[in-house]
Amino acid sequence: MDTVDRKILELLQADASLSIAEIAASVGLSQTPCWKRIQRLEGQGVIERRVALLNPEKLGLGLTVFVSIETNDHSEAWLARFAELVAAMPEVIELYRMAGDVDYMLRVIVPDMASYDAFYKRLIAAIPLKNVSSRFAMERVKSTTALPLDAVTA
Amino acid sequence: MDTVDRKILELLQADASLSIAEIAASVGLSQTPCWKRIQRLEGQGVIERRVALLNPEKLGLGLTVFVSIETNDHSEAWLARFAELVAAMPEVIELYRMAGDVDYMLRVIVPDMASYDAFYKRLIAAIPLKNVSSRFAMERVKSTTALPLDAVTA
DNA sequence: TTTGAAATCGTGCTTAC
DNA sequence: GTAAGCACGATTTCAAA
Repeated sequence: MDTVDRKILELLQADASLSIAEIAASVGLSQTPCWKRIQRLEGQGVIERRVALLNPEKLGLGLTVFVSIETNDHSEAWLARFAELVAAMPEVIELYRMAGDVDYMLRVIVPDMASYDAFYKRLIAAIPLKNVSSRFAMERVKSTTALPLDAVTA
Repeated sequence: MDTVDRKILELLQADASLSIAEIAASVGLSQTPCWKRIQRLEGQGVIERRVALLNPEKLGLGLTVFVSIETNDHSEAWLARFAELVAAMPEVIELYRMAGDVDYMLRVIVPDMASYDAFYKRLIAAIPLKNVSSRFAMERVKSTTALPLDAVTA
């Protein structure tokens, strides 16, 4: 993992539809070694997948909610069940287990408040939760999937 | 935007490296009309871009932090400056303006606690903030970029 | 051992039906 | 909407540094 690798990753994070020729030219390599590096990065799992990003507003998915959850049950089994439950809920874009006073944090995307209410009811009916608190987003100011490779030394 | 469009988007959200032939077969269309639909969805901006998703752990980016911010200044000018500032900070993956007691919410990715501390100091030095509260993630349980198209009627 | 040039082969994209 | 053809880009092979 050197500077050239990082440059390649930087480019692919921004636009995965770039051709090998374009990437090779940008990083100052010819096609074959550039292609081999990309293959290696995919093989190593550094590049996990290539996906299409959709515009939520254009699809009528206007509401983003950050949900903080506290639980009484901190067992492995409870988490396993919670994880499985959430995996089956497509509205939940992200779920993190947290340090500190809040146990879990979810990011949820739904069309509107009515849909969120329905989601919320489904969630609290599905599994016992001690406390659930919702914060609603008014505006998406910045949003990216690009990781900060500047900070990376690996 | 019909069932076939949604099916196409569903597939591309999961894997943007799929060939037109594969997508066409999955949705029960031949290649040309399938290709035309994808072109239209891109032209409309429903498909915003195609990107590579990287594995943060393999890059040594192990720490995700949710940062809640309160400000005293609720002017347009303040937000414009804050937005510009944050746009230039690659550690900030997401920034939302919120309803309720918290004004802004950030998701930040850094290698470790020392890097977060450095980021935090840079942030509070750059712009006046009334209150900043950080919640640290211990484990990423679920994480996707796929929007819930089931909920969409548009 | 690693790089670059060229041939192959599978796609995307275009045209005609 | 289907089917056929052209053109381009991704792989592979092979020669050279």
